[in-house]
Amino acid sequence: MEYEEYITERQKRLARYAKAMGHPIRMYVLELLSRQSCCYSGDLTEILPIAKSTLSQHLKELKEAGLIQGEIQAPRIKYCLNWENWNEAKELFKHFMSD
Amino acid sequence: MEYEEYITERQKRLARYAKAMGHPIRMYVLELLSRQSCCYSGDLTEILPIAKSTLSQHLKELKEAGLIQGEIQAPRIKYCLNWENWNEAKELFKHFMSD
DNA sequence: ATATTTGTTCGGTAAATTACGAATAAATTG
DNA sequence: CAATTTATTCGTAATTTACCGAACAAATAT
Repeated sequence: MEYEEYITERQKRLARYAKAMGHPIRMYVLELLSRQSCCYSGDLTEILPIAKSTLSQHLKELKEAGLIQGEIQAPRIKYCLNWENWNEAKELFKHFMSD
Repeated sequence: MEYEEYITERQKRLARYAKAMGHPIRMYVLELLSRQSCCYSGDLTEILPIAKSTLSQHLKELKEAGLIQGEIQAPRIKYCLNWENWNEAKELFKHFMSD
């Protein structure tokens, strides 16, 4: 799965971010965080009709893609956007879709 | 997999488009098409180090997501962006990421 | 010290994705 | 009509994703 010479780093990063956004639940979470700056996963399990373990997996995906981050505020975890990467993603998408 | 009441139609559409963009090969194709308006899959198989059947599958995904369309120009097929949906996607992403 | 709260990780299953080569389809060229 | 060109579809295998409930970990509250 190495297209090193054909596909740019930009394209790979865009694909990575897009993949992370490619699920309704994850879009929901991202949109929430972009509006209200942070939330606890408990807030989400109360709203969304999925098992908490499933939500945890989705949050993990978003974390691994770099789009969100969790700050421990025991016994809970406060989730926020990772602004650095979020802004990079914004920039990449903006540029990509502005042609 | 029905989150009807929690997740907006916008979010679902965004997720659908994002999912289609979530692979380096597909990003490459989209970027190419957004630059040069159209191409033949033969052009792509010459460049990209993947089997033509694999490419065909990726093109099918993009088609099913509504992002591209193919016009038969026998014996080849000319691929272009589906501008209507492409513009919708642009609009959705722009709005989503502008918060 | 024990119970409670909050979330992650584990184990498992079903479905989707990615990839390839071979077979097929459809039109054109010789 | 046969051979060639072009791209899709089929058959198959490996990997990843999505989902759940149960078990676990970590801190707080009783």
